[in-house]
Amino acid sequence: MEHYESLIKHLQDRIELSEEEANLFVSNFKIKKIKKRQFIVQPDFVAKHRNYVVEGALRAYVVNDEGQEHTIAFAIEDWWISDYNSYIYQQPATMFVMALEDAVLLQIDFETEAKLKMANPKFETFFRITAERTAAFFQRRIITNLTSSAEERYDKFITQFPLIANRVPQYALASYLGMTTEFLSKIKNNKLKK
Amino acid sequence: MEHYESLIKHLQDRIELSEEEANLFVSNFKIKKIKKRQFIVQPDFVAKHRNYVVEGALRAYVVNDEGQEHTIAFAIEDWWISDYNSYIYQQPATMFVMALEDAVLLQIDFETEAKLKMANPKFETFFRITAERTAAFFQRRIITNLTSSAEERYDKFITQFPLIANRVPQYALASYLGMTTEFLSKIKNNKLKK
DNA sequence: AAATAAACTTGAACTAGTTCAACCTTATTT
DNA sequence: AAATAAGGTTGAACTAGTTCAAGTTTATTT
Repeated sequence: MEHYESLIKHLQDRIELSEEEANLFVSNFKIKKIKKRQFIVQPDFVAKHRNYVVEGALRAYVVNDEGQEHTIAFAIEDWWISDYNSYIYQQPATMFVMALEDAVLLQIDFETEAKLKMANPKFETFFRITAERTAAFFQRRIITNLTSSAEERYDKFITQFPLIANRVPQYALASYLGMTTEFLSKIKNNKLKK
Repeated sequence: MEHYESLIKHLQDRIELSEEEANLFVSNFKIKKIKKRQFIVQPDFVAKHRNYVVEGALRAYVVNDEGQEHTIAFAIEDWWISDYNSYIYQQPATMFVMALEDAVLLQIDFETEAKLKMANPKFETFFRITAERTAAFFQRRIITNLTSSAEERYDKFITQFPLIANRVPQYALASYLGMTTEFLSKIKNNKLKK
């Protein structure tokens, strides 16, 4: 059960559980291996799963009317990813979620998750903590986006997420940070000259 | 117990509860009346409460190094407000939360909330649902900010939150939408001419 | 190993949104 | 009722970041 170890650790870092409880929890997740450029979520289809990344890197993005891609989220090892709105409300997705590298995921579907939460209040607590931290994380991103220039947003990102910054394509990072690829290229180049 | 009625309804809209359970839940909240321009959260102090708005309007904002204010959240009747990061991690706040009008709040403090969640798994479920919807709401805001122009952001806001748009000062709305007061003034004026 | 596709860079012209300053209007306080 | 503070408007000059187009580098496929 090698793939489940990191999820068990993730769980135990957040709530106190017996070994049996932890094993019951993870037994509800299925291993999913995907190849680079493969999609696990697409617009108009309901995102059926919450995905835990065991290995690899993924990207969630939306495409607007003019065809521009905007990165909403990245996920690497020990992160969760899905179309959040689609999953929690079980409504059609607006995002693509695509593998940036070959990846190994642990997937749970909406109904199974609901049963887990009913079966043991500790599991409900786990998902509550997860949702709270997700909300707090999103709010910090909103604040950064409102208060910082393009260069400051880039600087903050590389100090906060150095492992992600060096692993994803520049155009994906630029659109996550709310700027064009060209402008990010210029920011990086200016730094080298200084 | 007139002030508690709206919170009871809010609760029952989200989870199924007996009358006694609902009463127990709300009995842990204290009524707090505040005057216009009064603060309930300030930078460097821990946000001790989660605040439910019974009546009135509030605004959460940050002030950057140059003294510019950026609105992070509004709250009117039946909304929650606090410095989210400060409250859930019980760390010093970075925001101000101020009354835009005289207001009546129902406040619960962090420790009391923790006890409530332990006392009844349904209460844990309530806070989980609340956090999930908060995260989903924040993510929609991130998407809008990344994908829309200033005018489009304003248009979406007035269609989604007409009651808020007409009740808060323009400069506060402009900074929520990530633009200057002057530019929002011009957007509104352009519309009138059309 | 060559061919092709994907990702990144550079510069010049442009524009959406900002800044500043002065003025006007609407609330709030005395 | 007058005085003051807070909120909103307008225009002119500006700038941070975009767009477009062409070229270069790095991966991926055959």
